[in-house]
Amino acid sequence: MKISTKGRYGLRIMTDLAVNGADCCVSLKDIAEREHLSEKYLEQIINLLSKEGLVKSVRGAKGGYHLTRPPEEITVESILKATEGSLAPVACAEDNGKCENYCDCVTSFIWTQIYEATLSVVSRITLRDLAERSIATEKSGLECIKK
Amino acid sequence: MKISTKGRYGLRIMTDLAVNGADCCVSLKDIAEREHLSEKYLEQIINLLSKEGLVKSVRGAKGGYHLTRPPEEITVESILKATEGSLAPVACAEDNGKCENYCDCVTSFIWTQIYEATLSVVSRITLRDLAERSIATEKSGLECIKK
DNA sequence: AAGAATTCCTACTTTAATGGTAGTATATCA
DNA sequence: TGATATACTACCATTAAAGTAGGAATTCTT
Repeated sequence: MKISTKGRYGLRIMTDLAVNGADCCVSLKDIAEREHLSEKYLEQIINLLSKEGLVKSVRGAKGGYHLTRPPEEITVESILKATEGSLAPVACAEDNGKCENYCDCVTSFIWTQIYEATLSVVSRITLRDLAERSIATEKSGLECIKK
Repeated sequence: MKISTKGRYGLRIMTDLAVNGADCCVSLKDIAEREHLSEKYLEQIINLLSKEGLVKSVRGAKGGYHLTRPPEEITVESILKATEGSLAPVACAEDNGKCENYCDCVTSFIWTQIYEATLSVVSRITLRDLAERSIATEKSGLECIKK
């Protein structure tokens, strides 16, 4: 039941784009430096975001990435779905307990409820919320060791 | 964000004990046969449940395992915690956003909310609910391919 | 036209977790 | 004493996670 680095870094990439992407393009190099993450690894992750249409890439010098929509229209759900895959705790939870390959009939209602509870959290939070927090944290000068 | 077989099988073991453990001991062999799972693998899992005090073992012939408390006093939360470990989506979510090694400050509130939402689901459901469903499903003769 | 910056694409690597299997020792009942 | 169980330890195969590496293609700048 853990969120992987793809999901976590994905949120950081998107937040970075929301905060620093005012004038079009932000390069992965810049993001990697600011976030202290490997540029090459971020490349993989931003590809996932790109495939889902959450970011757009611009090739060549002065190129980079930018959001395709305003931050308030991008939910944490869509970012995590793009990077983590489904947030369902078991595969069949998405089909509301229906299952083809297997079925823990007795437990399916648990997974459905967890899934829905999770969705209700991440569908309410948008990238704008994260961007605002990011700016506020920066201003406060709060130290935060990132990994 | 997936529940592993340990958590899923753990629930099935416990449900089996709740349904079939009226007269003291149920052997792993019986559970493995009924649930179509490997006895040896279940051994590992039931050890986790045993360590947490959810089941008690009786060695030797006619031995086996039994619940230590009535099913209505055993939550799904305690079973999943014993078998899966923490249900927090990231390590720091348990400490309410406090972190020692790392901290995605901007996102910690997301993880906390997911964690709490998940807990509120699994803390409300007890083994009794599962046992009742199991008995009902059996009576209805519903076919369910288990894996 | 050249060179620098940048994404795009493919492949590889390392490490840890998952999902088991196997064998033997130990305890208990009949 | 023998059959039946759990207890304990070790091993193994497969997959996923996390990251690295190198070069091709594209575009801006000079």
